[in-house]
Amino acid sequence: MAKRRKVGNLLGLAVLSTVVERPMHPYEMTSKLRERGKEQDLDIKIGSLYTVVRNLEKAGFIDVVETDRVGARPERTIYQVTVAGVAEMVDWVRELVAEPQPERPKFKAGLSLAAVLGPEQLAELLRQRLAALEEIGAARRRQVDGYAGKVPRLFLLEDEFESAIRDAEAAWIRAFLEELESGDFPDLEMWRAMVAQIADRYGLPHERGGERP
Amino acid sequence: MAKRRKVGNLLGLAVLSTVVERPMHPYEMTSKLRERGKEQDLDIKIGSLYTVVRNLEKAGFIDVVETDRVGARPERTIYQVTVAGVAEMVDWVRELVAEPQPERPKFKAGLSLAAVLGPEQLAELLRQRLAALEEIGAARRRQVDGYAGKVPRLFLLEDEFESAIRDAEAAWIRAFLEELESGDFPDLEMWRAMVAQIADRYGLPHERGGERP
DNA sequence: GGGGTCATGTAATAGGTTACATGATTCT
DNA sequence: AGAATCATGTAACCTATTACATGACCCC
Repeated sequence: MAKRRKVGNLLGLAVLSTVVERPMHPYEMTSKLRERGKEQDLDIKIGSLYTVVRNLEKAGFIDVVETDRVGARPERTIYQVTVAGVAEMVDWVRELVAEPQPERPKFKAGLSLAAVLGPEQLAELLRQRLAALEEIGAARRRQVDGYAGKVPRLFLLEDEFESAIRDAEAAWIRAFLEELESGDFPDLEMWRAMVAQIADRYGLPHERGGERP
Repeated sequence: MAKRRKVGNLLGLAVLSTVVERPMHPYEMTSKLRERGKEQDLDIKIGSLYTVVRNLEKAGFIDVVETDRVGARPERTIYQVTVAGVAEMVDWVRELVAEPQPERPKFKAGLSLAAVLGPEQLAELLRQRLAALEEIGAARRRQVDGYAGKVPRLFLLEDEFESAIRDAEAAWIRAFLEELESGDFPDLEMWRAMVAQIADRYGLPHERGGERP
């Protein structure tokens, strides 16, 4: 079970990971995270950053080294990570890696209610999803190729993993589509009857394909 | 892009899916959802249900048919789905199925910061995760075997999908572990040096394996 | 001179979960 | 007799995001 942490927001972990390199001010943390594409992995809302930083300080995971000011710009507060902060970071990452968490992807929710769509409509939507997945995959590959050689693989593990999962999802959809399209899927009649009943009761059109309203 | 809905909580969708069968009162919705294992797919907090039901009513997706009372028990309000409610439900499911959403599994976050753990420690934690995944998979299989034959496959799609993804995750981890253990993974020296530097700077023990504190 | 980006922070809001409050009925 | 489950609902709370507010500096 994931333990309750003094600072629960994953953005807090991201902050710790930047400041462990060397002390820096909040804005620089954002830039570092953005530059490394972490704003996509975790998702960074700049507005939240200052709140999270304050929370980390309150929890004793970071503290103020100094404040400096360049010209008449706003004063910048430089934070460094504390020993407790490093320990928290390591412990947190260990937990994230070692303990599978029950994830609830939206797609799973969709599938669990897919029965309300007829088989033909579902098939059409799955084809759309497949196309979208392939596009996302291609875009990601282009991006990764961009920093191939420059960034060590060590820092691209999440991408490798995500691609593997995306491929598995696509493969599952393809296999399922084949079943649907060939008519091998069981209980198709029962399924169609169910959908038709709902459609009748609420005066909806009986859809054959996946036409959008 | 996922559209903003009047009732955004997925529990709202679950409620619509029960009430589309026939009118019922909130407590019965919970039982139905639980009985079908939907409390795990989506995750139901009974406390939230009454709020969500009220929101659905305010949005015009369900309305009150009647209230009845058995003995001196609390009065039960029976809700039915409206035509707008059915339309909303179908539209929502369509979206969930057709549009891939950027998901942020915890494991991905862990991987994206895994560099702060050394290769040996990471390997050990991944072995732990693998074991946990296998156990979860086995438990799920036992459960699904339980209602094999009784429940049509149509209502087990989420499980099939989830299993496929879990297997893919396990496969990826195994492949990565092999690389780590055989020493084929690139930049191992750089990696170890990085970790050692942090350990030195903050007076942490240099870990070789994945020993827990 | 104007747009971008550097740089910080607060207050309001939204969203959902938890805790609390209540009590009847049914099963063991 | 006591536990479990039926059955509802409200209020407090927590947490995170958004909107707002401010202004300097730099490049074209």
